[in-house]
Amino acid sequence: MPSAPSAQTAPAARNAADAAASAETDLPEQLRIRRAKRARLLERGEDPYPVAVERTHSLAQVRAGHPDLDPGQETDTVVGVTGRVVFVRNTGKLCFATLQEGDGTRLQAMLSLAEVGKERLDQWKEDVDLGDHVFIRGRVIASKRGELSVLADSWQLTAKALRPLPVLHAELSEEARVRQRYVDLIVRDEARRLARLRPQVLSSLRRTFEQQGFLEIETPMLQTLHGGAAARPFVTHMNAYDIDLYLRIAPELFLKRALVGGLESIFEINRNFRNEGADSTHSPEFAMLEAYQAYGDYHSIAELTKQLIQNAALEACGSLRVTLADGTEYDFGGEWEWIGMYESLSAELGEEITPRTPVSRLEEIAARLDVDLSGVFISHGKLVEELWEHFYADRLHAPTFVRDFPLDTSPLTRSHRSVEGVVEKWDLYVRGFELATGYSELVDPVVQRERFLAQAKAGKAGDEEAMQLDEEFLAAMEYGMPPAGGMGMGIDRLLMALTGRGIRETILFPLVKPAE
RNA sequence: GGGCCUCUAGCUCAGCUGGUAGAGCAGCGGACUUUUAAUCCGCGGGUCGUGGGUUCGAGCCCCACGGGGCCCA
Repeated sequence: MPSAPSAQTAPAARNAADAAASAETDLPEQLRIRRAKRARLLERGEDPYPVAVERTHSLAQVRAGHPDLDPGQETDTVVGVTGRVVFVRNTGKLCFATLQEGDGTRLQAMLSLAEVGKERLDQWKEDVDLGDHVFIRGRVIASKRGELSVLADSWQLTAKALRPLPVLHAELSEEARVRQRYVDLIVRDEARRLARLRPQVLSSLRRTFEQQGFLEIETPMLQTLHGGAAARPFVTHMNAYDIDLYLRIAPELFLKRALVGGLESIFEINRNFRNEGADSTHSPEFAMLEAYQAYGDYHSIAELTKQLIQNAALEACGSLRVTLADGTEYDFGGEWEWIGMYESLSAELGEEITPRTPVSRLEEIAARLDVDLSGVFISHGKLVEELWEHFYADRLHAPTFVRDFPLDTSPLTRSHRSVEGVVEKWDLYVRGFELATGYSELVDPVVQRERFLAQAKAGKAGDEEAMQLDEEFLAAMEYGMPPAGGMGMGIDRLLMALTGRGIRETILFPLVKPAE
């Protein structure tokens, strides 16, 4: 015989219930009030979250359909519209509300005693708060002041907001913007613009590739070896095979396998992960574009890169001259300059630097210039690049291709066709940061193996960014990879270049440290 | 990693030389049938990032820690 339910609640359960109850009663006043309003709606049989409403028009469609009503003019057009309430102006028997839809389009709703009756008007005033989603059915009219409006004959809550909207007249703090992007998107026009700019840029890139006959392919993000770039990876674990896997730092080695297989013009736009710092130009996960073109080289791929960027500026921003966040203009048009890495460094130093300049000499120069080499693995190539960056990195404002890099830091790149000791690689600098990089790809599997072995040696000597030897990739190359040009470009960087915004503004939900 | 700035009401912020916590918007109650961030009258709302210390007394001074931003590396 089952025992009667105990009058005594178990202490643990009671404590949990108390905690939940007190969490609820400890809520800030405004949150409690909105919960009470929700309960009130339910009590009188009104669903604060109905499954569907008879929406006939977007707010934008109502606006587009009635471009020039005269003040006070009424139409017989009945529409059903929805929106979030962002302003309310209630008078005794006539209420105004400004509704906003996702892209920021606003339209006024009017509720009058004459149309909806005393009960529904009072309920509107009592139960509808800023931030609520509502449905309004009624005729399209213009108010006496000429504001295009929907004059309600009925209304319904479509989603009760339990938290108040921030004020729409002050900027959200930087932190709140990234931690609560959904709120940022509701209250800030620029946030909405950026969120839409990114997909416009992406579709422009894809359009340019499509016009040139490229295929978009996807390659693994979980990899057993990490390669294709100099960076520290994230490690994760796969239970089924009981092996550690790396989140990819670059898709390169798989895209090249695809080239071997005969996919001749290919690109991928997807996420890379690098286990390094996070600041206003770096995010641990970032969207990357890579493209490979069989029978291309670093010249043809530079031309492609320029077209990708110029088309994106034209199609997403409307002009090759884009307006940046600080109000200045930036010009992606015209010819883009080329400078040689060794030549420009030599000019700056007043001393000829070549691929044969010994490491000891480069170290002397670095010491004289007070270039900090802590954390830098010492090699000819790294020193040349460090010294070059010391002079140039943040001063190349107009789009500039920096060409012909040291061999030992570019293990996947073909040696220069006529200059000994350098590789056919360029970096594209825009407004002082590296936007894209391009190569004549190394396709000789024997040379590639030698380069990997040199990397392994550097790795053993302490270079944390050294690439691992990838036998499966080498095996693929041994089947024959056509000569090719390749390029990579950070999508977030491109957005930064087009807008002048920080990386955290170009990413909808950037990684933020937990608050506690 | 180093330096500087910052964290106060739902939001954005002020808070003097250490002396019982303020504004605007938002909220609550009331008035108002053409408002536009509506207006007018009235009223509530706080673990001052967290922990320690100094002091008769700390939002403010000191120390540690945490979050965010900027600059440097």
